[in-house]
Amino acid sequence: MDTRERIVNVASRLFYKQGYNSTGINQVIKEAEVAKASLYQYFPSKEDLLVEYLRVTAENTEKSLRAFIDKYSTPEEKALAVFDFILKFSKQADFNGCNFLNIAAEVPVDDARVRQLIRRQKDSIRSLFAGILKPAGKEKLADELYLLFDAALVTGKVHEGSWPVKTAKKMAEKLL
Amino acid sequence: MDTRERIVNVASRLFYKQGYNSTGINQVIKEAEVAKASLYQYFPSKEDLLVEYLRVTAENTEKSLRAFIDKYSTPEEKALAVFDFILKFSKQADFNGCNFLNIAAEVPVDDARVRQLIRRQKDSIRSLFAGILKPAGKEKLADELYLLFDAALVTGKVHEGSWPVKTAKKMAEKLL
Amino acid sequence: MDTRERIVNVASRLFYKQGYNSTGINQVIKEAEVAKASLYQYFPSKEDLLVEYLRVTAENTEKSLRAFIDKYSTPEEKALAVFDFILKFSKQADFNGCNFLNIAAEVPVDDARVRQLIRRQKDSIRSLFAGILKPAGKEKLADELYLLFDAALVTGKVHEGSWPVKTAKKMAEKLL
Amino acid sequence: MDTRERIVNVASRLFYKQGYNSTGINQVIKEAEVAKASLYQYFPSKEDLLVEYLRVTAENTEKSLRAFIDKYSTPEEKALAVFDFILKFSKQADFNGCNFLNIAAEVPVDDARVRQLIRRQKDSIRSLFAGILKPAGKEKLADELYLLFDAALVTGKVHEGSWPVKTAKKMAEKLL
DNA sequence: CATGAATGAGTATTCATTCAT
DNA sequence: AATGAATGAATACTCATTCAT
Repeated sequence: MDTRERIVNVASRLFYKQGYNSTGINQVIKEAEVAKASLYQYFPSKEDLLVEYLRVTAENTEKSLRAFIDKYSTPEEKALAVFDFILKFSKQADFNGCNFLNIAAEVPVDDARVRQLIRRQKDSIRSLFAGILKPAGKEKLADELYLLFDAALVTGKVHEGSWPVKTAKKMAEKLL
Repeated sequence: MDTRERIVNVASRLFYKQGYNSTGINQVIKEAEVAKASLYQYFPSKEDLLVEYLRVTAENTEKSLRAFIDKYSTPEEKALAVFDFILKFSKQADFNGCNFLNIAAEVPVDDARVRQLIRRQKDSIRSLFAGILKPAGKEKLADELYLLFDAALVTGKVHEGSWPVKTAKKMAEKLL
Repeated sequence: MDTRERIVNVASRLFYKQGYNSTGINQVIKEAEVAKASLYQYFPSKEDLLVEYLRVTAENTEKSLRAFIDKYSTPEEKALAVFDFILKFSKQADFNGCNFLNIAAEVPVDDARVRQLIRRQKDSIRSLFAGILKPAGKEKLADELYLLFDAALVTGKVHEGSWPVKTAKKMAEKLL
Repeated sequence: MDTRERIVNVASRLFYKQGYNSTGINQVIKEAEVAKASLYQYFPSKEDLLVEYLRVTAENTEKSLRAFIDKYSTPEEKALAVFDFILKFSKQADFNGCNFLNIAAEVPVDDARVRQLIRRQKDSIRSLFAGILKPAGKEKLADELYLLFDAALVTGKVHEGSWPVKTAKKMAEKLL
């Protein structure tokens, strides 16, 4: 694996696990086994590295999620599969809520670049639901399901066990 | 207003507005017009100040929220009023999402003291809903409404306008 | 001697001896035996320390110079004494030219604050000459003597021995 | 223009404009559109590049200066023409004082190689004046005119307008 | 009970230089 | 002869915390 990739992987893991502000450049370079100046060759500032983390994570999330729901056939099944996806995700040992909402809590309100990336990822989830539900003529439910999506991630982080995600799924079933 | 109170007020405002990690002790003592050693007399560490912020905010939130819903009579009206409360809150210029979920994104996963306080506040909201809905025999909806509560705060922070909060309220109406 | 004074003294010595850019904050705090944060408490940035160096040096230079020439009585003697002052200064082991012109060569052209301080010190020398020569009705020579002043310092730095300063004094004698 | 030449040209411009220490190798290679290793092939260290800058600049300055004064016939006219040369130079938008004295303010006192180059250039100016004045039997004035030369450059840098250069010329006229 | 000077470990970032290709 | 990725040491600066008064 090449240098740049190693940096992004390590930073992604640490930003998610510990938060952006609590992760120092020194820890990133140490765990990525990379010289400090090498990191700065690829990412002129820590924020640039954050932006890449958000970009890559959004991309990967969308890809995995689409792959996951593609296994289902009806719109309703697909929509519910999204919550199974979250359930699986939330059961992982390193689950720590939503990558994007966590960052949103850390960056200043006036950081336009980062906040736009976050909003964009969220909008892609709304679009995903809308795309799924269109064939069934239930597009209007997209925003509601998206709210449950955020709730599952965020509330699932705070409480022990999987009940928030499961409850969100149950609510989604009612809606559909 | 006395010293300790001034510290807590200023810290609360800054922790919510800028985040915990982005708020330095120096800024707190400067804006509170307090000597550094005075702050450390009341709060031996920055985390102790954070804990007090969470405690006071939980208390004040619960108080205001209860006062707000007390103006309504039926359980259903009271439950929906919670979302009007969020709507009002979210329209304030300095709205920045949920005080507690924001902190949850900033502190290490293994910070038991802080995470417990956050969970406790969230549980108090679940109980509030449960208490409201009990007379109507709809206690089972408490967790669902609480999920919508979190969603309204968190999703309302990321997007422009009030549609997330309004959508959450609409979903609550359906449930009831 | 108190902390702040120690910082300024050490910084002054090093800025003059090694130059501003070649002197690191770390060297200053080490030689001043002061903690890094202490330095930054007194001087929020390295440039602020530079500004203080220029201020203090201008003040001290003016004071010593005035004290030195006060020992002479006629305007002509006083004016020439300025060059004896430089001669004495230039013979010191650590002589490294003009404190102010050295800095002028190091700071960006657009650093208004620093450049103004430098110009101001130079103007105070012009005024000094003007004040000395006024009683003799030779004020018009002030700028010419000031040019020789700068030349003595700057050319005296580049060459071995004291001939530049002595030549400057000889030229001053001719003018008077 | 070949690689080496491009490097020297860019470095010369930047060293003069921004100073030696404030000019990074990266800026040089970027503006010269040259690979980093190429620069280090021609100049094993940054100081080597500095040395070449001083060498080339000394050469070019002497050439232009001689060409400029050759247009005049008498020793006195030639000597004064030197100050017209400075006047022209000082009126250029990018005038920033004396190339050599600026560097002298930036390099450590014990950098023998660089300081010798600087002194050598200054001596070449003294020789130039001596050569000019010899036919008129005024060689003894060479050092005095050279002092005015340095003063014109250095004082002309600090103050607004051209008065220092003009005053230096006027003083030269008196001497001759 | 209050003060503010002092601290040491930490931050993000930049430097001139080297090396494998 | 030319490349550009990689390096380690240094840079200016900030942090939460302590201590003598």
